[in-house]
Amino acid sequence: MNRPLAIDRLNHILHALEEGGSVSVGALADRFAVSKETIRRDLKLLSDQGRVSLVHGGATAGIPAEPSLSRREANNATGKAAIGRKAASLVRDGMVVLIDSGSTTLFLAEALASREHLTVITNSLPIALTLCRTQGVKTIMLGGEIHANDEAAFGVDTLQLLTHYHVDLAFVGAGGISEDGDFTDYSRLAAEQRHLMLEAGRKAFMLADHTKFDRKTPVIIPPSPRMAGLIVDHLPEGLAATAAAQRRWPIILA
Amino acid sequence: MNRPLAIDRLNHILHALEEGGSVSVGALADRFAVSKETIRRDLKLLSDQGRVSLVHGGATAGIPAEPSLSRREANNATGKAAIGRKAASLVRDGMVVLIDSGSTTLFLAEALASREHLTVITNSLPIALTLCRTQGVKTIMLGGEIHANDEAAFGVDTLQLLTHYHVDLAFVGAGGISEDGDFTDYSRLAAEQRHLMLEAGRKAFMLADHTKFDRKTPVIIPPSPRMAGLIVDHLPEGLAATAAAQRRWPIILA
DNA sequence: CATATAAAGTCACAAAATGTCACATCACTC
DNA sequence: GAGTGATGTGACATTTTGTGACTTTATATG
Repeated sequence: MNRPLAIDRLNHILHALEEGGSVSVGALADRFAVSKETIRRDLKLLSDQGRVSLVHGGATAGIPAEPSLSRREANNATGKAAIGRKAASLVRDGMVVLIDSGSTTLFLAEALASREHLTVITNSLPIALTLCRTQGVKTIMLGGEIHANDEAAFGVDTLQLLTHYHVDLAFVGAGGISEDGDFTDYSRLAAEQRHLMLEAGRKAFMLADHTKFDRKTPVIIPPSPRMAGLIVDHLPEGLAATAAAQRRWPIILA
Repeated sequence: MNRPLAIDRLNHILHALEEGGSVSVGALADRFAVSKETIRRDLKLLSDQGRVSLVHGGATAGIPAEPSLSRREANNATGKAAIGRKAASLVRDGMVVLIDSGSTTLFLAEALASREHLTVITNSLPIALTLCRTQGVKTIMLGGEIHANDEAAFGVDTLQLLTHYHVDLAFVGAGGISEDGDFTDYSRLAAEQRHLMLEAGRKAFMLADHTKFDRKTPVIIPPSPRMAGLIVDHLPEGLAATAAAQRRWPIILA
């Protein structure tokens, strides 16, 4: 009998926590066909390393019941805020900008909230709500089916609306950056939508904090010649670094 | 049996309170498929930590009895809440409903937050955000230019998106009801959009609390044969009453 | 204003799920 | 074959949840 390696369990647990925010002992035991006691030992191990927090029935990422808007936002909030401020510094009065959904881009939106004479197009509900409460910022919401996880619109309607707009700057997120330097996403639809967002901008910037480096998500976002830079909080290392260096766009450190 | 993690409930409650302003015991119990007693224990726990304030029937964020921003700004919150509940009672599981922007309709959305198997189409950012956080409710946002006052989309894009959808029930607000019993609005665009909303429903209901009676706003919303009722908190008097009585649709008292 | 009534809250106890610990088992190494 | 480390098993403790009786609160009604 080939027993799955323990290291795979631990990796899966950490990955699942980044995505979902919490894992349960029972679900993991089923998933790996091991006893709950084994899963508890795994979680205990990760807990001793300070990488997860144990709760009754499972574990959560970070501090349990942190009063943050979303887990992803709580993850590396400092780095994401820095990226947001850096991206905002590229925006000048009178510009029309497109802002993708995501926790990093929400920081960008907040950094833009003090501006005047700006037009912002977004598919994110929180970003639209934040900016429409700002005087001087004209906000356009891209409609469509709302994905609960992202609190943002994705779908046929969104894609179609996107074709109606052309903007000065587009700021787009990604699910991950592969070893080859490709940007990747969780679904075909999201990847296509982000590609269209890149295409909609005279210049397009990708936003990615270091937790995205070397993370593999299944679908590649098709590259775009509009791409004008990748804004990060740390310089990527290893394969991603060399791959990125071969591309035409610069890496901008926030 | 694998129990869903309790910590996720607590997080969800805190999360919902940050934007929603309040949660109800019954709705939470339904959503997580646990007993009300369990939800009460959750709220008690959070209350002991000073993170929520208990009120009869649920909990609110921070200071007790302080309604959410949009609701606090709403005049006649009691009447509008009653209208919202009444409208919600017309909605059955599995239906597709269209909800207009507005303070009254926001109460309707909150009343629907405990439902399952529902599809909601709306042009309002707060309504979309509230409902997309509800499991079992599929939310579709009508995009377009955001009007800051309404925190909702209006415009060419919104009108065009509206033509793509057909719903079981449409719930529409109005700026006022004229002496002649016509529904009126503040702008030509809004009036046209609300007319299209009425047309999009197999049945359409107008929602209006008594502060709208005999209020004149400049543009008439073209009437629609889909119109199936006017939901109010008080029966209108005077001219509006007689005018309304001549129409085909009933007046529904919340 | 008092009363009726439905909804919500409280409490105590039982049931179910989870956690802990000691020990058995298995595969693998030396 | 003894040692080592990871895993499974079962008894028992602990935590969480459900249930029902009862009390309290909100709301409508006369």
